Amino acid sequence: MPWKGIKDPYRIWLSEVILQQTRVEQGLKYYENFIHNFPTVRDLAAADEKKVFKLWEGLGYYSRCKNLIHTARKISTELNSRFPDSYAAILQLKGIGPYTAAAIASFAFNLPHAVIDGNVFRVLARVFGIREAIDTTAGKKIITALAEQLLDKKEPGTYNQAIMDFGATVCRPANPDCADCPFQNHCVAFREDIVALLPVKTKKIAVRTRYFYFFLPIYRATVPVRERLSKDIWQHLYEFPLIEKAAETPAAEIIRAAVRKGWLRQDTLTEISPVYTQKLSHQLIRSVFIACRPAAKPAGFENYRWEKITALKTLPFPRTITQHLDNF
DNA sequence: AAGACGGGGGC
DNA sequence: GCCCCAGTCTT
Repeated sequence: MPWKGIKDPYRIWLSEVILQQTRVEQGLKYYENFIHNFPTVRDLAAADEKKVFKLWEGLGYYSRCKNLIHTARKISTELNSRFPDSYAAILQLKGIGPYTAAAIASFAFNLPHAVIDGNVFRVLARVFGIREAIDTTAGKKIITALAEQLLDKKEPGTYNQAIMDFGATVCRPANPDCADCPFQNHCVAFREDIVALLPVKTKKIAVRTRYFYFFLPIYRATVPVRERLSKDIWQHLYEFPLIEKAAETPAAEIIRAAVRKGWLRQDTLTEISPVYTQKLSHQLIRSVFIACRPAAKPAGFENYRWEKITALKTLPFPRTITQHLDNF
């Protein structure tokens, strides 16, 4: 990993934020791309917000991107581009929680703070045979206490890196490599043959299905777009005029609704795309794209701006939209 | 304490 | 189809 051994807190911060709830293989390209475009926190702070979101496009959890920009600007303007060098000060920054603060503090400043991430939860739950669910307050307290007690205070960065590497490569979520594990003789879960049962998690999320019908009226090689600003998924990404339904709805009915909005004339020829499904952790999005080529500019798009189709590639869109644009 | 928030990959 | 991922923020 390109950030390994790096001491630059900016690079550590950037890599850790990118890797929040994200696999290394997925985040790697984004990290390299960001460093290439923004070598320093000053460059990131000075960047156009749309450009930053475009680089983040497809990575998900877009509030990370918003907070990244916010914190870069704060460091650049209020802290003279110097990254805070205490755990408490780092933790104050937007988008940085206990995990990322401990990672930056230990990797960049050799401060004795234990990282507690998914790997650490899993490794400690197994080695110490913690049967308490780790997604409860009680379970988290047990793991946190263990992690802080086990931390090598002399080399916290090395220790933190090691336990996470160990969790990622040996003590994996599925099919852990217990046969070659150096902790085999010390692992409660291995001894009691409950490795596959740990860690215990209780909560499960309900997935709701949403039905999106996007309109792509193409007029003089432009289409209406707008930034998603409501408190919903894909905040700060762009979208086309959208009609959302609570259930699957025939295209004819959607088009009638669009006609009532002034989005198109009833006699306009339309092209209906197949259904694109996008599975989020908590929602299932089923999207249909309805394209048409109106003879005159439709009126009912007050909240949208007409963007050249060739310029769409500079705007950040949700995955499901970029997938359709790729086929379009 | 519980939800909201993306997207991809393994099995 | 379900689970997990180098989590954080809001309610």
